[in-house]
Amino acid sequence: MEAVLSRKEQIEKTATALFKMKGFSATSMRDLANALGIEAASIYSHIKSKEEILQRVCFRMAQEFFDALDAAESINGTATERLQRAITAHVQVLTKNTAASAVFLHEWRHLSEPHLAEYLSLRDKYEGRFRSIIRDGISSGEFSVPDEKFATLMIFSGLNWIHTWYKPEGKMQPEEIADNLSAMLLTGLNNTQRDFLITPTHLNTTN
Amino acid sequence: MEAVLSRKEQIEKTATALFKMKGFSATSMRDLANALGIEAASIYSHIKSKEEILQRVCFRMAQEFFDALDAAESINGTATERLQRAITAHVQVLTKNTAASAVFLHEWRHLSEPHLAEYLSLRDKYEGRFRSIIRDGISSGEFSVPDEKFATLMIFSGLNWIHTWYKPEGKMQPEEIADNLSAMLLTGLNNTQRDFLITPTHLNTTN
DNA sequence: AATACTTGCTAACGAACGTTAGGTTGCTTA
DNA sequence: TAAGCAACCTAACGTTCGTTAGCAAGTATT
Repeated sequence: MEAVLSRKEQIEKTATALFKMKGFSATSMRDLANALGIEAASIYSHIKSKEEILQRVCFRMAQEFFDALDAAESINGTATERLQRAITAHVQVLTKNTAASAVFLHEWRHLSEPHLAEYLSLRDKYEGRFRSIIRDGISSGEFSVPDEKFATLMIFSGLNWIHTWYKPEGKMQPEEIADNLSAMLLTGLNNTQRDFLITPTHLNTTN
Repeated sequence: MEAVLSRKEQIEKTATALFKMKGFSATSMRDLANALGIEAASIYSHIKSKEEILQRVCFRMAQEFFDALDAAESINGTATERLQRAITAHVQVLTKNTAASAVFLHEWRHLSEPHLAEYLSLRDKYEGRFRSIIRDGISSGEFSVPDEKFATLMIFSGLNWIHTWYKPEGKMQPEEIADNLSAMLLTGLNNTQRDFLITPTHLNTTN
């Protein structure tokens, strides 16, 4: 079950951890080399440049988020159900790759063109899919929000803050996080009436 | 009305904008000097080090957030009302200093000890004040959340995501943002019953 | 008129940066 | 057994980094 990592993958994994901890710019190739127990120059046997690592992490994570969203949206249902599944999918990806997610969310600005533009375009598309669900929910009368754009931003704020506090060894598991998040986004602090929410069991698309 | 900035303040303001745009580490003193139209060495007639700028920005913003929260909490009321006022106060500070807020929220990790520890301690205290309000709301029956800590994190996620999209020239004004944020946090996407919320007019503590 | 303060300059420091060139070792494959 | 390849090395490249030293001009204060 334990995946055997190629040297290149080991480098990426270690770099990702450092990028998360210190930031891309503040992480030197010598820092990375030191963490790997080799010399800085040796890294270039495996990668073309420092930025290539960042690119690979960012676009791999983008792919993962899209794949998870695709799977979540392949199941029809009410806007509420679809939003819950989308949230769960996002949280799953995020919590399964905490370091890579942090890099994806915070270090993308150090991408150079044309990768930066491509990244931003992907972000827009992804956000748009969520916005679509919100729009459907408003149309159907399930949701009632003062501003559709604002609602989407709120959802992403909640989703993308998770990595700042989530610890795999903590008591809160990904599924629980997703459920709480859905509950809070859909009903807020006040509402005790959450019976209309689908239960975690129904959310499982696979076993 | 237009405040006259000392040279030191001009440097800080310019540095803050650059730190937000490129990040602390990726901003060089020569970048900063160039933006100011002077030589890098000249900056040191006004400041002791690059990090001193970051320290001043971070701790000045911390002070502003605390002052605003103090004012908001000086008025008694239900937990709902107090939370709304605290949110409004936070949004006001955030939107009035977008660049400094971004630096405060994202670049603090480049502080060296002992400033880093002090910063984190202040953050904890600030978060604790919000958590207190949530706790009161749960006790009084106003709020019903699965997890108090989680609810606080949700609030801060919403609050601290604003700077990534807020534009002063945009159509959404700080007060409107605060109202929408309170509404979404308190009632979520679903609830149309928001009559229990105090209206913006009641939120004004000064004129 | 003398003093002090503000603001800026040129020149340069040692350190760290990302990266390249060229070579060596040891394992795997034909 | 030879060839190929993955992995890593030392040495060094040109550049940029934050910062210091020493000095000069302008402005405000005494």
